[in-house]
Amino acid sequence: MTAMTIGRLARKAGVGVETIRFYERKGLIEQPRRPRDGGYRVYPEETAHRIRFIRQAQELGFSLREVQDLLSLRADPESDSADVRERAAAKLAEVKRKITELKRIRAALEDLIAACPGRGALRNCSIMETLRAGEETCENRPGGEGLRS
Amino acid sequence: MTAMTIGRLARKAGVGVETIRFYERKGLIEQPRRPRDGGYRVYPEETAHRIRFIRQAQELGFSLREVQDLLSLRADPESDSADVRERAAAKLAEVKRKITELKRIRAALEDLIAACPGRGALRNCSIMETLRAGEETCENRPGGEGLRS
DNA sequence: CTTGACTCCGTATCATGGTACGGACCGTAT
DNA sequence: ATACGGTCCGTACCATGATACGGAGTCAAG
Repeated sequence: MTAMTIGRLARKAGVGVETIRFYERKGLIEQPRRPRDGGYRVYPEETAHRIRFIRQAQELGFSLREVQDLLSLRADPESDSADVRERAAAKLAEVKRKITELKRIRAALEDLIAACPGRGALRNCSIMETLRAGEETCENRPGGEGLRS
Repeated sequence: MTAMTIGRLARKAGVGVETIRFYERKGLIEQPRRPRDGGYRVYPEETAHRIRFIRQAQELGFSLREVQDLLSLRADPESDSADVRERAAAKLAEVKRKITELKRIRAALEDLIAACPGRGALRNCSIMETLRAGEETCENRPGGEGLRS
């Protein structure tokens, strides 16, 4: 049988085996019981989705603790409905804020791309200037780039 | 005079003094020359905006290296226009992807909130289930929550 | 002209989120 | 039945992004 062992799960979810164990230690995913006879653990298919969600949420700037908060949001008779609602609303506000900020950056990048190719007069020169919107031409200030250390 | 010293800058930008020095070491912000007579450094007002942008971009899931990439995007005669354009386009795609993913999460939270108050039959129970969209009712599986360690 | 807060600079320490390793055990294809 | 790869578990180590500390120098209010 091709049981869903940790290695297969890792490949399916696109992470390393050690990462899965790490998430288990942190309580982000549940560690399946080990068979009484002491064999290998078997994971439900669903876990792969859960892991992918964790990675995605991280890329969107949520810490593991915050991802945990998101994952713990569940509306069922066992939970305090009002509390879940409140926490969901708080996360929703946060998500909306992030969308707004990303849209500003998106607009700035679009402006920059538009300003870019025309090897003529350039109006908005850097991301910062484009974000501080609607200013005039900028002087060429060459700057040292390159991340140290 | 109330010159913009590092401490004032820190307060204005909402970070610690040490954080500013750290960003300087990493090359994310330029360290002003120290006066020839050996006094305190004075920062341009603009730096506060720059620091705020760095923090914002980080909250949106960009690493400091990626923030550096964003900040180095500038359209001017000194840069290779085609290269800047290309890098901006790549970042733009990334930003668009993030917006799309955040919108999915936003929709899931909205559904969850909608499903929540009606202490009656609940359809979508967790974020994960809401995201795996349009499924049927879920059984109540109580789960241990709480981030370990 | 002193005192107290701030700056400077180098180095040390910390939290988060992994990644690696080693020795024992398991499972299966040959 | 045995070899070889995967699992298990504990512990060690790593990179990133800060944050703290200590001693010397600076500034400015009283």
